[in-house]
Amino acid sequence: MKVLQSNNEVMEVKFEELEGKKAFWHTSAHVLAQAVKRLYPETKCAIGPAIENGFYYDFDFAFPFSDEHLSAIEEEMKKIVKESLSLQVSEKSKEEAIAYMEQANEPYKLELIRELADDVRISFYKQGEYEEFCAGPHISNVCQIKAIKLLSVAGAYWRGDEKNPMLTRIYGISFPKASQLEDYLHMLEEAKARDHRKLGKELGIFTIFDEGPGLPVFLPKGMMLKNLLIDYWRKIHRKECYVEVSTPIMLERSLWETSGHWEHYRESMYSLQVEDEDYAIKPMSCPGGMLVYKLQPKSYKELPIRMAELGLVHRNEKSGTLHGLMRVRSFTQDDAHIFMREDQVMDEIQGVMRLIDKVYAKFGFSYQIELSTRPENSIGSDEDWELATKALEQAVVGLGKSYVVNEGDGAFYGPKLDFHLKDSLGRMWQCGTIQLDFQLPQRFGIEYIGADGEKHRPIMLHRVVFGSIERFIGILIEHYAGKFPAWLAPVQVKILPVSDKYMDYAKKVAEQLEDADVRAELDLRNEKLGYKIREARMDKVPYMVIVGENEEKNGSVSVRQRDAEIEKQELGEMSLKQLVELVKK
RNA sequence: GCUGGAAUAGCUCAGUCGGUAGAGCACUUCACUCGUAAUGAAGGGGUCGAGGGUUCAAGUCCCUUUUCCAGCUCCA
Repeated sequence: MKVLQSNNEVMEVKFEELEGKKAFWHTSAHVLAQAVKRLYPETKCAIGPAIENGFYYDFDFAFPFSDEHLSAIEEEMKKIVKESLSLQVSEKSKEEAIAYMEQANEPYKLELIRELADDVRISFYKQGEYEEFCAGPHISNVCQIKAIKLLSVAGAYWRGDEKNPMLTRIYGISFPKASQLEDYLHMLEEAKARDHRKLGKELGIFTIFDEGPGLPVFLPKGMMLKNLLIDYWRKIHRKECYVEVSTPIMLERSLWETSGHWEHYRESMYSLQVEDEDYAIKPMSCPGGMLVYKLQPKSYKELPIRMAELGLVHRNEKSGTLHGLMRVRSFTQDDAHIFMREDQVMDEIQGVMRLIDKVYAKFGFSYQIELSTRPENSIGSDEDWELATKALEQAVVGLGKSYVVNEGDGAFYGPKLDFHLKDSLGRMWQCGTIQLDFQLPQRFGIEYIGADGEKHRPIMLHRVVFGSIERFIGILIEHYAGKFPAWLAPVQVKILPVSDKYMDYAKKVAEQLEDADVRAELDLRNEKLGYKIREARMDKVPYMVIVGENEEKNGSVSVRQRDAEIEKQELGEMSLKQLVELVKK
């Protein structure tokens, strides 16, 4: 594939390479704009970059946009591709570029050009009658774009600012071969089939009532899953010497004033009145934790104190941001606050990192670490920020992990490390986080008595591993496509009698499994075996146990795996003891 | 919150030009007593998200509203 650079050089790049894709999709975006200008010349063009998967272009249409327009544009794009227009690059001075865009009546382009330095040479790419300023690179001829599909239309603010007008963003994807487009669309379908909202409903894990948008409801299977996760969480935290507390779901306004939340986040907090006093439902658990710390004077010998809390928090997220279990208004944070001396900071950060690593590895997740640094309106001294940021950085480097810096994205009270996991559509979700906090210890005046007999201020960190248990469950559903490993499966074994003649034996098996702490469910319905197997498979139960004449006679069970066809592992007949071992493996 | 789209039985969906609301699955009952992905028959089930309007007549057209979906913005 030939790629045209802004200096007019032509390079050979493969589509499969990142640079190749970028050029290819960027050119596709230009073709999109060209098609739009041909069909609707009065439309104003904003920007149109290549993205991770495909491209988009933002337009200001003079009319309400509909699906018919979308298919018309796609058709026009295909025509343009057939015209085999080659791309040419030229340069203009800033004045020339301004004059060009004024003449073309493109106010958004004009705004972008006006912000460039006065002496720059601006490169313009041209294909046929369509020309726009662009840093490039682009593919050398539009004929290479053999397969195009416009995927969706959405609103997007000009320059991402909600005060600006909203433009119409058209998303598309394109490939050099038709088969690649087919594969891609197929992959999208597959991803859709894993959507936790769909599976969560089908598997009876959770629902959200119309009466409570963003407030998830755990159904029996989901509650089992949640409790299993919590059991695991408690076990590993006890091992790491965490203690657990539980603070109230709502507390008086004065507390939130002390913590700073009333001032900073009142809009997003649910508040209510109790006997003429203002209360707020907690958006996070730390202030309660601070009060717990303060109950008794602390010695330096007691530190670090690792105080965990599974806190149910409520935040008034904007309606348009809600998304299944991933973004909700009510969720359980697997929170912990670590109070420590300065000399303990590195060990504690790394301890939490190891814990997070261990937990994510258990589920088979790969993750990305982001280091978020000081934001604009933050509090605290420069020295504190530098020290804390360095500490986080050194902790990551010390453990040999890589990270990306998220400049200015820290909390207003301190820098943080965020741990991101991918959902089935490749969208990244923040799960774990480690945040250093200078503000709360100071605001609440917490201290400890040092070896010198003097009062010292402890350093504090907030951390979560799952992040939000709700979100984590959402990601788990997509990650496993609903096929949870046996230890997490709400139902581990489904017992299927061949006919109701064997009900009594099936019940006996169920009792024995129950005694062995295996989560078993009995299908007592008067249906054929094939039918029951089909249902158990759709419920994604890891093991099916078939009992009939032979099994009853031998006191055994016949075991079938969830994916018997795929895994080609005939488990066959075995004793109950062997089954219990298999499930607990 | 913003832009665009959607809402019909428990679920998945059909419903043409405005003219008596449909299918499959699920559910109930009956028969069958079954060996590794759907046995057959019968039956029940709806204020077409809600409110208003136009019309002789509205699931269908218009307005308002709620919820959901895609994206944007936001995410302490």
